[in-house]
Amino acid sequence: MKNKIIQILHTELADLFTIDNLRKVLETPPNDEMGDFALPCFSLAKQLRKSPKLIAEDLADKFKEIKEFSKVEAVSGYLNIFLDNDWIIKQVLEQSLSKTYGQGHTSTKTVLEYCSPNTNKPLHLGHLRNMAIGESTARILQHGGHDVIKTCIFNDRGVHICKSMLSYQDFGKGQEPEEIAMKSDHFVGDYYVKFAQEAKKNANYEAKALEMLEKWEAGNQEVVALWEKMNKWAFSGFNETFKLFGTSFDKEYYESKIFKNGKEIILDGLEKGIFKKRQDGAIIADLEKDGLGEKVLLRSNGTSVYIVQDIYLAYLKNQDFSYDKSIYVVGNEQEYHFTVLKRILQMLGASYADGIQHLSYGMVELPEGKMKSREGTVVDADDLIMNTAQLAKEEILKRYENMETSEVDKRSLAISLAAIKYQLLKTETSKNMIFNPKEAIRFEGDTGPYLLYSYARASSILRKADIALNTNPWPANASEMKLIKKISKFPEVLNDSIHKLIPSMLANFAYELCQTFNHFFHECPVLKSDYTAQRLALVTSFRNTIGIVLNLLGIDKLEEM
RNA sequence: GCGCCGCUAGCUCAGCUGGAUAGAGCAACGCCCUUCUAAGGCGUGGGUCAGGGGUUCGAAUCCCUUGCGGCGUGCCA
Repeated sequence: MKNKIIQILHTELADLFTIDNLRKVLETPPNDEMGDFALPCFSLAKQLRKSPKLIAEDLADKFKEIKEFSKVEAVSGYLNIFLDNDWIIKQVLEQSLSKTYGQGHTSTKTVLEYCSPNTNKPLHLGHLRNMAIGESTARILQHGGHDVIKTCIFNDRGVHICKSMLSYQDFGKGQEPEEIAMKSDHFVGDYYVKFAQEAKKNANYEAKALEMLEKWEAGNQEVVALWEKMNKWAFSGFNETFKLFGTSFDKEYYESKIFKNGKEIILDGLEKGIFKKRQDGAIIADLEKDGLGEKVLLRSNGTSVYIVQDIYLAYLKNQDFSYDKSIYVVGNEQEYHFTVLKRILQMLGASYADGIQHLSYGMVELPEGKMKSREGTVVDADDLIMNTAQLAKEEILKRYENMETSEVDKRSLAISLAAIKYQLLKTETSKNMIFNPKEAIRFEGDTGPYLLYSYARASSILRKADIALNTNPWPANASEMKLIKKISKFPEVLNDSIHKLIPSMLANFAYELCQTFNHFFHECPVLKSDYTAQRLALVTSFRNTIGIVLNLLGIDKLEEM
């Protein structure tokens, strides 16, 4: 809708503004009494040698006769535009009743990497934020028209993996997770914790883990068999959590399969003079002029450091998918790493380097500070989901004493996930956030369940309606118009969210949309009204829009709650 | 040391490329269920937008500076 307004304005103002300029300056006034859109005229004052006040007044005259505008006002340097209600209603209902509302078109192919866990411990709260952002970003880009390939790199080898293996070997007594009915990745994780405890007492324990890594790299049968066994436990546990959480990957990469690759790329770069061999024999990328220092790529003993694997993986992904964009959902602590990665690929002249983008998100911290696995302050992903579901269950039983168990379970899980996902998504994506597990997850106010509840309320009305909806404009009141206008903002918000790659913007919009709906719900009876058919259209439009938004956030809807 | 990021109500956060009186939720207090779901709605109180300079017609937003906090700066991953 904003686009149409811009077009109308541009036909009269072509000598003052380009379309892009108008898009930039045209804003929404702080409240409805000031109009639907406002054009600040201050920037024109110098150019036209007139006061902003006079300019606004002149412009107001120009747009008097536009049929889409019901009123145009000059107020202290602003040109305030009031749209014709009937026109807005028609515009919005025309678009927002469709499943494709807000959908964009582009031929961009985008590879998205997220989650990427180590296989020595189960997924925790940090992974949950990563997955919430990753899954949601994938869906948002898809709705924007991107062809999205979701990928995950499993860090399934290395000293840290050997640590849990070593302590299992020493203390596990051959026990299997099934024997004690434990989720298998948790079982593995417990031995990782056990390792840390042991390493405190035993100074040689770290060295023993390194020894084991050497054996693994040499292909020692016993060690490899242990590695396979424990990784299988880790993966089987991860898969349960992925399923529970509602995420999946189109392509999985494994560090163990690629960690040796990439050396050729570096050596080739050395030959071409892109990289340098230092006095001590290490091969480095000189990034001094970018203010990034010297980055070692191959150690003096010829082995590669971690970033080489990422260089190779970027190359491999391009081989596999020949992408336009490659987005990495990784915490902000790795900003340096991804800046360096992109820069090095650019130095190598890789065609795919410019498409690389780090979606840097903020860390999840506890009120006491950072989560530390060694101190047992890590909030486990499965535990959090199930504990929150338990709380939701209690809330449900307060309301419906005799509900069938299967239905209670279904709803409580949906509510739990909505609560968790929304909480992790709503804070500005790049910002660190504090998560207080003791306060648990709330179900009231600015929360996921509030969104579900709003959707369910709309569904409930529509279930009870026995007449067809009518999309013809009607004399809509203030709360109806507010809702219609809020619905009309969805495409703009989605666009912003895509271009800035910030899913939190959409989460915040979801809340505002529901707030507006709940206000309408309270003010305007639908089924007992002179405009039932029209209000049904509005409720349908809301339900469809919030339905799309919830889906983009990765949140499953409930028809009843 | 150097670099990046953050600081908005008691708490958790919006406020997006500078715009009109700075907004929510939670917590506190008060009101609204014989009317479509009260996991809801309405209201009251609560602010030196960390401090100080500057740019501008206009600054929570941009620049400088101080303070506090976080992260990074490995031949770790």
